[in-house]
Amino acid sequence: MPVAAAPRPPRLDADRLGTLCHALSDRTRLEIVALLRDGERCVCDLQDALDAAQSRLSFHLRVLKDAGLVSDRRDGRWSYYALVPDALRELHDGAVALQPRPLRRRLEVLGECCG
Amino acid sequence: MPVAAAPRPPRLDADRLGTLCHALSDRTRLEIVALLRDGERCVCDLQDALDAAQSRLSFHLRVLKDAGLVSDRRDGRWSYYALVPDALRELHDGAVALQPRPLRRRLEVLGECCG
DNA sequence: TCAACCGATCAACATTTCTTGATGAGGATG
DNA sequence: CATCCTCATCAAGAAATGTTGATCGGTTGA
Repeated sequence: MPVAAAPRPPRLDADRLGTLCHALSDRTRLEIVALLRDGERCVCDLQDALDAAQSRLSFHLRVLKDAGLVSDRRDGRWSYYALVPDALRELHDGAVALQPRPLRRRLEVLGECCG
Repeated sequence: MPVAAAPRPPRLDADRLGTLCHALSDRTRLEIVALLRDGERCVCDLQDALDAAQSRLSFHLRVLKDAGLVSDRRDGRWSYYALVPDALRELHDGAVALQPRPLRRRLEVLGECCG
């Protein structure tokens, strides 16, 4: 069985990065992600924090979820949303891949040792 | 006069990152950026590479330019577009800032020494 | 000067995206 | 059971976005 660490993902997946960027292209969704950096939150918490109507939040959470950026978990009558670390890693890798050639090398080397 | 290196940009500018992500949320624009990683290109080169109508390309180049991601330079009848490294740096910083807390620390430390 | 070329811009249209308010499902609580 | 709470989903409308084809300005070369 393979034992070595999985290799880094391929250079640039435009479709995937496009999906991620689209999900993050909205102010409200970006704020949701920012809030979730500290850990999972239920919808009503987000509602308070963002002062947003419930159906509006639900809409944006769905976009984030469809993009794979967040996951949800039901507990009783609450839904808890949390970031999906792998997706944010993909975003970071994408950002590195988009750098102009000379810059890219430096960031890649960094990522390999401790990303 | 200040001599020390400029400090890193603030934690997270949602508006700015939203603008960048929006500009990169389209497949065509992502491909344009990918092509420009190797250096500047005139519109007709991009047109050939992407097999896209001229006005369509012009539209997307404008979005990228408005977002500050590319710059243009006229030379005779050609317009050359190029990436704006600072903007891509902003994108990278934004991607770091969006990471969940535990991951973020690691990437930040990396970026400080050699970004 | 004339014709060819490069590229920006415009109008029109189709599509997508976002917001709002209403409805309903499912779990808690009395 | 009756009620309240949390949340997803839906329909409708408004707004933003992307595509196409046409036009036009500026540049080059015959």
